[in-house]
Amino acid sequence: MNSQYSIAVHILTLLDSSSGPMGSVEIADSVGVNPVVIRTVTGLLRRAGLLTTQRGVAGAELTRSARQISLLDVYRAVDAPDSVLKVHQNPNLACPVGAGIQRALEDIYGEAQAALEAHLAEVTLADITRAVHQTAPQQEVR
Amino acid sequence: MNSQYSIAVHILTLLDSSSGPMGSVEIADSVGVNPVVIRTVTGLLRRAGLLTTQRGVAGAELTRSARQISLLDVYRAVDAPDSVLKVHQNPNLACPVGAGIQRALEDIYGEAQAALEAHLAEVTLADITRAVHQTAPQQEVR
DNA sequence: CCACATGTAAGTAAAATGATGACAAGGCTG
DNA sequence: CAGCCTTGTCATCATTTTACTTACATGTGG
Repeated sequence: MNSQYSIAVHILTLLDSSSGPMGSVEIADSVGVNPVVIRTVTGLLRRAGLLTTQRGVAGAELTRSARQISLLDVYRAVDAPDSVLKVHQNPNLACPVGAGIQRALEDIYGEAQAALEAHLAEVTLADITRAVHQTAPQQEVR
Repeated sequence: MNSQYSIAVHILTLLDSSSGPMGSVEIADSVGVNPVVIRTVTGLLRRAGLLTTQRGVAGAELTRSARQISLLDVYRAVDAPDSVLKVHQNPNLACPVGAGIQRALEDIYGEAQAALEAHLAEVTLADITRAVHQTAPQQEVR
């Protein structure tokens, strides 16, 4: 799943905007996907220590302030690729270029990925919540 | 096609390393894909002004020095996404968060993409060629 | 014990990706 | 000019990825 990341941010923003814990069905209604998808993503976020959920009891809750959760934390929590840029697979190793291109690309892609992640590290969930409620008229969820 | 970008860099590096023009079959042998794929990508690169090819006559050639071709030029030339991070599609507009999340994410993703592209802009094809031939023992292609 | 919530596996549909065959269009050479 | 080779492009097909959904085991609380 690739929009998992956006869904994860949506979920966390929702919890940050909410006055209390929210169940997967309720969250699913806002995100616009099946509750199973929500439970899958909250599972990843729970394992990353960003929120708590408990089997049998309704509701997910943030484990810490939205100011202390960066978008990079979220990126690392979900099944996001190590590098968004992909190296091609079958270069001819008998050719000098084919033999060296993968390593060269991996290096550059790694640097580019670091630049992208560095920006995500600068943005917090609180920034997102603010931006979201600035666009839409203020109104607490629930 | 998503590995198009890596294939494009491979092709250009090959031309930079070569002593003369190379045909699609020859290039395909180094890249490890069908010649049709090569011709598709060279078509994109030609339209972007990075190389020249001519129907009927074998061989592709760079239009300018490898030092004057950045990896961002290549990125823009191929069918690469405007943003590598994707926003989810069906948020509930009746929910405050659902209504504002897409715009908020687009803004952040745009900034992150800019950071990634800024790095690609700093790397030239000449840098790649150097790195490639540093890994593998020096040896001119052809 | 029963209603309800989460966690997770399994299955299916739809879309993206990759690979390849076919052929028209155009140049080159004998 | 005639045959041969090369590029440009379209169409098809297999594979993989993504998305969506059903089903059900596991656990909580009244």
